[in-house]
Amino acid sequence: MTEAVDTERESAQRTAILNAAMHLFGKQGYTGTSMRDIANAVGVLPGSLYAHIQGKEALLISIVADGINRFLAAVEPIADSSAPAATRLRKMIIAHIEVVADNPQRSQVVFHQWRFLGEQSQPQAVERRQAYEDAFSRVVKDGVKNAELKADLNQRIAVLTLLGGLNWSAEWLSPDGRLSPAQLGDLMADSLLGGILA
Amino acid sequence: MTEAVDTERESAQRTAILNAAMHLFGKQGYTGTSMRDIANAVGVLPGSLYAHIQGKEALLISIVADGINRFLAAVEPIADSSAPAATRLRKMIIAHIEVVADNPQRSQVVFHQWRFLGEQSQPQAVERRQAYEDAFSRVVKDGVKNAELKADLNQRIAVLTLLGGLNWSAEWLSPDGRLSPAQLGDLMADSLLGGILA
DNA sequence: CCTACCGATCGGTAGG
DNA sequence: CCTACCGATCGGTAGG
Repeated sequence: MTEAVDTERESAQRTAILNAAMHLFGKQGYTGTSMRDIANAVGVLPGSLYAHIQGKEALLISIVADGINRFLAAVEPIADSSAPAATRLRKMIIAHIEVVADNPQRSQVVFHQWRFLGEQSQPQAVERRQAYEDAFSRVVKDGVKNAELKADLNQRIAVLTLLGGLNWSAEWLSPDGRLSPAQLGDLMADSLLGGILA
Repeated sequence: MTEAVDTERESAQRTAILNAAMHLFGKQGYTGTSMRDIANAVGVLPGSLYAHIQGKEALLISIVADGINRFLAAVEPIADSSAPAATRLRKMIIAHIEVVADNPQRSQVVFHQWRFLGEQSQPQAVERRQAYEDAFSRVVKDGVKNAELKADLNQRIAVLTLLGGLNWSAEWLSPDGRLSPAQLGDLMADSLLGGILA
């Protein structure tokens, strides 16, 4: 029992540290956040953090890896389903916005702080992000092939522009806005899929 | 003559420092860049920087203010011209991409590093960025009013999504790619204005 | 988890 | 523009 409780407490404290780091990295950036900032947020002295974590970079690795996985887990199953490409894209857009809205600060870390990963961990993160982009590319390619999407599309530019529009939502999206994330995603899909011209 | 040359030299060195800071802030972030990094890039010892500049934050203020001005100068005249809204939007998109492509790192500083401005300078930067967004909002509003754009558009979401797609280009755009910035902007305008559905 | 501390690096300055 | 340096803060550790 004592061991179980200890493990539980330790894991809970680790989670608290990861959460504080996620919010601070998202708000102030990785290099703009000190271990003392994180310790203050958790309510512990700086040196005490190292009983629960390996170091500053290990925090970033965990947050980025977990964050990318959330996007992939939400979107890849939709991309690989059998619905029409246009339907899949709309659902992927909504799923993406739901992940961003679930925690915009985590999303900001995924989008911008991966640059500060070390030489070992950065390639894996870049690879996973590329896999995410590829999921959208596959569906766009399908859609062009079966004439759901415009034949003369520059597919690479279209995917990058679409993903940019989605990712930028972490800058302005507030988790407690009037519109639900799903409604927001639906409206963004309207603009991105159908355009804005009458 | 001597004074003129001195002033010239001093101004040239100031420019070199600003350029080095711009690239480093864009690549490593403001908090991830030390004055020693900047001094190394310029080829001078750290203390020598202070003969030309006031301090680290003064560098950021200059770079951000100048950067926002470039976007406004390129886009506002088009927004306030008398062409059809759809034409204006396409031209604004192209102009925006041309400014990003002219120096993606400066754009990254404008987009992401303004958070590290102090309490005096940040509000002005936020205001100027808002003015930039407003230029797009005005044109979209015009377009909806005269039925060039979809009547059922959520205009705020449409503008934020469009600007996100544009701003994100600083992440992937390479100044020496095969497509010219104007061609790139035109393709992005195709996607953003007309959508991707067939 | 705290006390007490390490060497390294930070932005910036005085004096020449 | 350099020499020489300042106090503050950084990520992290030993020992309890």
